[in-house]
Amino acid sequence: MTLDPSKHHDTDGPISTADLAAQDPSDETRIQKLLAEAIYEHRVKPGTKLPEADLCRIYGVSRGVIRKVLDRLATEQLVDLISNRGAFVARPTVENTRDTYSLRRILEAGVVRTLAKSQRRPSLDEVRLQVGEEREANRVGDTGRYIRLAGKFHLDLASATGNAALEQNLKRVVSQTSLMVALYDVPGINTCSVHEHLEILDAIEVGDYANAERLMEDHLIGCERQLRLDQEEAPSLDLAQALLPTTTPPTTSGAPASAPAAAKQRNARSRKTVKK
Amino acid sequence: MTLDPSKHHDTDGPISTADLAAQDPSDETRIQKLLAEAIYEHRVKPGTKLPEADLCRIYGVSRGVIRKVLDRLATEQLVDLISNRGAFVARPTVENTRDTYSLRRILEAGVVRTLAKSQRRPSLDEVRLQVGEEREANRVGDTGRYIRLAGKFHLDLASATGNAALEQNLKRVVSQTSLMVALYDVPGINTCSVHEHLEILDAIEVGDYANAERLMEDHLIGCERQLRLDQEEAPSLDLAQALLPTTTPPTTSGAPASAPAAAKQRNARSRKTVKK
DNA sequence: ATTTGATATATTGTTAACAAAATTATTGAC
DNA sequence: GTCAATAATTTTGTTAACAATATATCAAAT
Repeated sequence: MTLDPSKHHDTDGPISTADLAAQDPSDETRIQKLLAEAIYEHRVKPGTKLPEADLCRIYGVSRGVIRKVLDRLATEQLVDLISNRGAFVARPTVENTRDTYSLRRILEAGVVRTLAKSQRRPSLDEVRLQVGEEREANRVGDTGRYIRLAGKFHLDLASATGNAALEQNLKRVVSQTSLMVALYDVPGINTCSVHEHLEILDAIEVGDYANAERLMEDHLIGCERQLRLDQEEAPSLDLAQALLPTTTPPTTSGAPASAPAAAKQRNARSRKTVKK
Repeated sequence: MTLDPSKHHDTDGPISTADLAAQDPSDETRIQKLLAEAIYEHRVKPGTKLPEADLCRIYGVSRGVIRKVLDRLATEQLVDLISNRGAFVARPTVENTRDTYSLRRILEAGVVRTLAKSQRRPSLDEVRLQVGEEREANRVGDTGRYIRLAGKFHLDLASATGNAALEQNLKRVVSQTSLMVALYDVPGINTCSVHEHLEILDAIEVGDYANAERLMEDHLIGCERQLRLDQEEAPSLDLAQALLPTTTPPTTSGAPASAPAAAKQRNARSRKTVKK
């Protein structure tokens, strides 16, 4: 249940933060990873309820660890945690999606610039091979594999910088954008064109980092453009928002909740119960 | 205990992620904030143990919420969580510190560039006033207030971009670097020179973003330079590491992939006792 | 048929007790 | 006195029961 005591550490005294990062084949970490992957690889749709009991059965662990995992995924914004109602696969707003893509561009531009500054040129042969697999997965239609590889390309570049903090942060953001793709993409279009990955790789290996940075930004802008973020936030803007005096403009700032018309009436019903 | 039921939500159906951000005057969130502040404002030294029972008494809540808070702060890397030993104020490694500063430069350069792109120029008068307070706090020697204001300057700029995701990420990184200052700074020197904040502000308000970006980077490099990251890792590098044959170089580089588990402590000390 | 109120069920949130591990204290030997 | 072994205490980790809330079911009325 807890940590694996099989490997000695043999150190003592104050422990540095880095020691902690490497560890943890713990249940919680393992399940967190599994569930996170299921979410950003589009195996569960945004909005899907994730009942504790089900997860307990599926992963064969107690409610305690499921609970902790859900809490962590909520801070990663892969899960929406609603009081007394439970956990749901997150449904990021359009605004949040735009912001996150913008953040991602900043981080990935930073990756390229960091690579430019670093002395030793990292070997990117492995990465190049993986881009091949990526194309294949995309062609065959293996969505999960494709998403994983497409994401891995960006993370491998981050890894090549040798900056673990940068890599970790980008990983979170890539997970988030992967989820956003599930929410907002147009079924027909292929995301993250593989060819652009190759161009970026070429520019880096040639040492033309300025161009690589530009290509990377364009690539990410292209990815974002493939989503339909212009249409209205959600099919269902709820009544209260429409009927109440607008304290704040009801537009973007509020980031109104979206909702498939289905579960709509709940509130009106249960809350309204007043007299006998 | 849970969420504050005083505010109606009045929305319905699947709830978007953004809805969650606004809420939560919950115990957990409140205490997480308090404890995080205590850490990055240097009111508790890195390495300090944080026993659950004490925190329960201090904040007047049950172990459950303290436990959740500690887990969250651990993912923020403000706390080191060691199996069966408890929670400690984190002691980031030198390598992690360098990486985090590098990440911070990337993010803050991104902030300036985002401001450059944005149409409406944000009013930074408030920020300018706060820089005054900042100088005052620094002069008087109110460390907590100074750290808070110095951090706030950077976060206010991020806030001015209107990109919440960017702001949130930078906030985490600023907290981390604040903790790192507590670990590695030289007592005498003033961190984060106030004057440089003013220069950055000037450049932005004049619209000279290229210069602002350069000033920002220099400023952050300067902050990092004030730390003593060249000296050995820690006053307390434990004996085992020093005496045992070095499988991996014992210096900073060891950080990656390193120690499998924190839980290992056990072995060296208590288990040394061998046969009867 | 749809809506409303009332009841029953199921799910989440919290607490408290217990188990496991580490820390501290004590004792005894040299 | 120092060191080591053992016992006692404290602290953390986990489970299980209970309380609070939301969801689903069903009957009655319009």
